[in-house]
Amino acid sequence: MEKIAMNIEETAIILKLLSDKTRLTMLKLLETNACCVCEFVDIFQMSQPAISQHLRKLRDAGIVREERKGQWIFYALNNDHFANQLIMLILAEMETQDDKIQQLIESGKRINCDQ
Amino acid sequence: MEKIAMNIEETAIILKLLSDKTRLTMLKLLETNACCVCEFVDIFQMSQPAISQHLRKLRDAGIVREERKGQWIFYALNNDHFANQLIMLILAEMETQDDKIQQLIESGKRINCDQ
DNA sequence: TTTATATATAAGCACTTGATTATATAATTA
DNA sequence: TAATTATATAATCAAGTGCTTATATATAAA
Repeated sequence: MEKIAMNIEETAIILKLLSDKTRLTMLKLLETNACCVCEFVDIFQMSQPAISQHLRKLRDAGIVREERKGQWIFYALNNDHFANQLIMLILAEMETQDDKIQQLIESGKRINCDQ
Repeated sequence: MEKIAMNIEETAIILKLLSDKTRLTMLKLLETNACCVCEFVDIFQMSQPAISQHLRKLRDAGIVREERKGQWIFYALNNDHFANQLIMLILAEMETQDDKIQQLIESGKRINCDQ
């Protein structure tokens, strides 16, 4: 893993995006699972526009990418982002959030887009 | 280095504190040099109350500690903080800011508190 | 003791942020 | 085609943030 020092301004912008509890949890989930918007709405018990607006910030910054699959739009981490190394380091320090995915599955709300 | 997973809320609070450009630069400087308030005022070309308020946030969170030396109060990283590992990882990704210390020295404004 | 220097705190204010409600668009299903 | 489902965007608003000015406190120097 090569060493690429990030400048202060870039780093501050990335950290600001990660410093919201909802977005940080989203990214931790995306570390291991692609998710669509309606899954996030269910997980966070938050309005759909609120979720979309968080995802937009992450997408505008290039931290996540979207992919439409039928009626759903799935979001995933963009591993080509220049700050990917920093982001992965931070996520690695955090406790897993996979229980939320498990709850989705158990309540039958996990979206399976294999069609 | 043992693995202690941080919870989401704690992590978000730490990242929010680091997501301000001034505070992030302060911490990068403190990684290698203890500094007093008036040095920060000179480095950031910002009012003394603004600097004090940034330092207060870091101090209230326990990320830095203060030590009075004569008329000056020096700030240093608190390596005993529960999030120290996360903070050090983030700082390690960032480019050095030691040129700012060098400029202080060259302009004769570096405080030497050995008395 | 008076003056100067270093720092902290309080009040006020402009700007940002994250939510809500309302509405538009795109894909799917009936 | 019409109705439903998933998502995005726009407008609005309350709360939070970071600065400024004014003032208080603590130490040092004259």
